[in-house]
Amino acid sequence: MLSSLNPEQLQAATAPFGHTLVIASAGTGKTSTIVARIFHLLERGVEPQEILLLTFTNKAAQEMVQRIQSRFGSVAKKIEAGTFHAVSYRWLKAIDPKLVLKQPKELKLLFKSIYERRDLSHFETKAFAASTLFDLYSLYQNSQMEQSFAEWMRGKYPEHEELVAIYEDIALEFEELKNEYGFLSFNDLLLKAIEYKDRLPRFVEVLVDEYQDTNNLQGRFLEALRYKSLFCVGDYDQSIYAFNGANIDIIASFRHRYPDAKIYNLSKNYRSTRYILDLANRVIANNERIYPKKLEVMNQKEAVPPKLLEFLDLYEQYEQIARRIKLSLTPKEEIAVIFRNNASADGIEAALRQQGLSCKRKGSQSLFDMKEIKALFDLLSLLLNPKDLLSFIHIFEYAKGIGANSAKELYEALVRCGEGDLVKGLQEPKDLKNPFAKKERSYQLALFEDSMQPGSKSRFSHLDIDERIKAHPLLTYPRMSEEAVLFLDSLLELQRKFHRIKRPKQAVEILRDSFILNYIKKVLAKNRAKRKDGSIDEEQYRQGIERIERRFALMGHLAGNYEDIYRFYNAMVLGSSEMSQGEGVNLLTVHASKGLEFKEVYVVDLMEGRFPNLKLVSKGGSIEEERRLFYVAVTRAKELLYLSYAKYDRVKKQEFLPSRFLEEAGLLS
DNA sequence: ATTAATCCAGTTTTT
DNA sequence: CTGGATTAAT
Repeated sequence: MLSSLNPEQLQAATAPFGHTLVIASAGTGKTSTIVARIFHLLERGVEPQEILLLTFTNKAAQEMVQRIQSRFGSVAKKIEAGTFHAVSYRWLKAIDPKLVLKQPKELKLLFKSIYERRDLSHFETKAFAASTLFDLYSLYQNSQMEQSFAEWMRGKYPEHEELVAIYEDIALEFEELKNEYGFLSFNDLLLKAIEYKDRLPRFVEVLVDEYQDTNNLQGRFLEALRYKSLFCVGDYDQSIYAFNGANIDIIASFRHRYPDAKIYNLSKNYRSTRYILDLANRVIANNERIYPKKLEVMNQKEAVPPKLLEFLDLYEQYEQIARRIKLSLTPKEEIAVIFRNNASADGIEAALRQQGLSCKRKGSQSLFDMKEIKALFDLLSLLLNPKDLLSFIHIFEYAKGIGANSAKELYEALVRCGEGDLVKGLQEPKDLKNPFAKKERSYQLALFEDSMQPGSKSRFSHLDIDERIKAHPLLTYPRMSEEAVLFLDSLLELQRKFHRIKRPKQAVEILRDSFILNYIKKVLAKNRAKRKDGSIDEEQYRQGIERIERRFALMGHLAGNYEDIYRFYNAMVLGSSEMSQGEGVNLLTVHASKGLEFKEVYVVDLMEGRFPNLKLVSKGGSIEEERRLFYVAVTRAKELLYLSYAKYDRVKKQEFLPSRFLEEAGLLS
């Protein structure tokens, strides 16, 4: 293993304990060096569980562990490896098995509901939209350690001075509400770990891959760990996560922060041909250099210069590239199409399909964005964490006549019946006369008061439901519908069954068979089978039902890989976007392509505005970061590189100029 | 006041 | 294709 390294790599891999930084440009054998380093540690008698490997994707971690395993056997599995978040979550689970992660999208919704209760309209400065403010808050958490949110905002947006106090108040309430509902965000995962730092395991060495993309929160997380030795690997020119708070100073100040630091440089590129590297370097040279960089080309294969592909129309571009890929002799798995914005993916996928080619796409519009899967996990989440108001609302919104508002009132009434406990509120409700809160708006018209007269429980006496539900105080809710009653009954049954459930697979099966999910299944299938005139295409409907059932079955299958139900749920939240599906040609955003390599690469939609994405640049991004993105994209290629752009988008009637990076690459003459 | 239906705009990158 | 805004209906 160690003998296959070049002298530079070997030196780095066998560095003494302490603080080590390896500057590894694209294609210089970074992964091999990390693997060799771990190998070296194991050989020197370090226990695998004393090694922590932090990567940017779980896939990268798995790959490295696999490589060690193939040479060192199954002890490699004992190495603690994964993303910052995945690893942190594993530790927190040992401390509190019941913690529940929530998707950013869900939390954004919660944040928005808090935001909307305030009036931000009468200020001179136009307030940030809820969604923007949420993103800013997340960025703040990722990038700050000392300042309060208000101070940070004030510094960043002085013109919002008059609003800053409100912003902070919203954030504060957001934190309270998360706490009340038992929600954790991705950031909370790291923040909690820092909080519990004394209870985390100790390590001999911590290895950090993609160190240039570390943000301040991750930096703090690293500082909270207890270890003897720190081994970081990174490359300034591949820092592409500034939007997530990645702080280039962390890598730049390494030497300064650790006076004993040893710095190694890997300068021999094995991946790409001379032409590809020359092009990449020509472009990246337009960025200010932190370090001089001279890459030595080791790939002496007979090379083909990168080729510029120009098209008149956007879709012609996709079609022609699909054709080219079809004719290419390169195995399809060794080909990647790389783009700046996800929006490009659909067009390319369609064009490939037209040529009869399959493709592999990561996450994005995946399984986990489907309403039925969301419903499944909302229901699961509600059963695991009865405090989860949001999931309750999402589920009950499917019941006819119930919207977000009624769902919330039902939830609150239910909790009142259970004296603070939702489960009890369903199973042994206190027989409250009126579990629904009085509205302060009662000074309004009598007409309105009338409509809020309680309904009678006997309205639902014909339904075949549990006696407890029949007598439940909630049935007096004026807007209560039959569907909602059946939902309550189904929820009660699920709660009872869930008591005895351990296996995630069994849980998914029980959920799948519940009235609630079957009802939702029908609603969704019906919606999808609707034609323009409102009628339902029976064949479509049948297929819709089938598709949904297949997806439920797939989740059941996935659940079979997990022992513990919380673990299953959280793994799905944590890793849902990392799963890729299909096979064949790889379709990737630049961000997703990081760390990967392909024989043949097409970088598409290289138009001014799209790549570089100027909208982002104007919103606080930087052209330098866009240039680094270009650098990352082209250095994925080993042998063949195609850069393409189109002059016109027929659909949007938009003209394009070629990307400035093509100019900088010397491809436009 | 709330829900359901309908129409219109717009679409960043990730754990 | 989804989220937002607008409007009709209970």
